Amino acid sequence: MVRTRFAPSPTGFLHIGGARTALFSWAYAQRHQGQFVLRVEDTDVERSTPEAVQAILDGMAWLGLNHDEGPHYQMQRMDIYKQHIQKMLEDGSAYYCYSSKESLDALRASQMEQGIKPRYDGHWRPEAGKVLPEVPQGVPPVVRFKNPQTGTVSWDDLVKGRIEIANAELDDVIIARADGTPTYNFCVVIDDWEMGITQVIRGDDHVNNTPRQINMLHALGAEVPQYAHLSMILGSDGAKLSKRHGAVGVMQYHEDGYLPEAVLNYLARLGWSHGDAELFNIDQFCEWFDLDHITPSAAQFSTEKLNWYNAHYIKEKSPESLVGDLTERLTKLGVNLENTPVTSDIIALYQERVSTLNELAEAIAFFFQMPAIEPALLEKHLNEAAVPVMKSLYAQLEQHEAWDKDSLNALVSAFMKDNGLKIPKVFMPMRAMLIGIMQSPDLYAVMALLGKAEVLARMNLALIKKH
RNA sequence: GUCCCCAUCGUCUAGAGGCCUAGGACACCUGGUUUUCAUCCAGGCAACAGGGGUUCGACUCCCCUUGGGGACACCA
Repeated sequence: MVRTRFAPSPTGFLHIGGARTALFSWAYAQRHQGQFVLRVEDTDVERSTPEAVQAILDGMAWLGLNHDEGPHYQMQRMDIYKQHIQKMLEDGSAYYCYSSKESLDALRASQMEQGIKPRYDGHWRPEAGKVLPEVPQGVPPVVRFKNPQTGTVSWDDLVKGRIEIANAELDDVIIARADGTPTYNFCVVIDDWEMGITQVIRGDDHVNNTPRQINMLHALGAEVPQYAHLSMILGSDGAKLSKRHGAVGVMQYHEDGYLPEAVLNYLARLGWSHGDAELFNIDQFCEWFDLDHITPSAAQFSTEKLNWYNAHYIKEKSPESLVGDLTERLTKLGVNLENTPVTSDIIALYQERVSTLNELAEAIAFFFQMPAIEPALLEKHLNEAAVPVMKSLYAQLEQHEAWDKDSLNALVSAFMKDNGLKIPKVFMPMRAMLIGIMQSPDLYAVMALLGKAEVLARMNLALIKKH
């Protein structure tokens, strides 16, 4: 049974890289009829917050990445870790180290200065025939894993291929702090083992932790899972994404008017491919997904392409299904919808013209409230020549009973013909008066949806201002 | 500094020795459709980092160089 997991640490929101890791992990489980486990790695008490846990849960729920098991919280599994540490202490695969943090820092600094890789010097590491220093009084020790010193650790990474690292490169990692709490590298090992994880799909930044983890698994007599290390996502400028540089939570995409299906499709194509396929839904993705077609190199995030996906999925939506969302967004924009509700007809008129739902909300706002019209714009299009024409058209519209697109078309067309007017002479001033923007969908449809009273009122307002 | 990883159009990528005069997508440009804009349609621009090998043949395999990234915490 395939079991994958997503193991975020709740120190911030679920960012785009984390979301992709979760997506791939989740999809792998789906593809193989396996299970997807969610595990919250909250052992860093200083930085973990319940808000962050919630943000991660929200983000995953929004994307529809549902877990089959969990969330497990590492802080609630302390007893398990401590038992294992005790056992390792007893069988000699771990030992107490009394070196102070200060002396360790000093050691690291001097090693860096000498140009060698900083690592623990094995001061307290027990060895056959070695006499350990005298245990200092009142110093609570940390526990270190006794890593093998010779040979190499290797594994066949599912995305990067074979990776080998010499044990000589590894030092004895701390698995329990002085206060007795276990550290990340140890918890991961125990959890992946005890939770029966078969494929560990995680970020690139863990490649260097993998050999230590494999060594610990061996010491524990546990089976080693398969590993797949995903390369990271870079900002659109090629630089690393960080809090102060472009990294935002996935929920921010919701805020900004992106559809989860667009984010999902985009993320799926970032570093993974299925021939020339660009547009596919989540079910299709789960059917196709495999680890063989993941690019081992880092990928740059592109808002342009995300926008393209989003525009596509917005077009695909039924207008009805967008009514609720747009109502919320318009309300947030401060648009009063009490008198005129958002309708699917209005949405339909604009949904293929935007790339985000926020743009859609902004675009249709003029249906519900009088837009602010640039005086200069009105001046330009409702000029000396246009005023009498519009007054005359106003009179005709006032008499017009039917107020649908086709009859308006018939009326205005006849009006233009009778007066020998070219289309722009009528349309441009109308746009200026009604919406204050010179580009719009079919003007007759706009007029029909605006309603007779509103059209006349706006024309009137503009014409009065004129004189 | 040490170790690990990576390297095809501006960007995301296809490519598992001959199918490659290197394909698709985004962006960009041109044309068409359109009352305007957008959509849509048609077309175009644009890449195998460099140098050595291996081979009849290399984008594909090996080595080096260069460039980029990551890891080196009592963080995860």
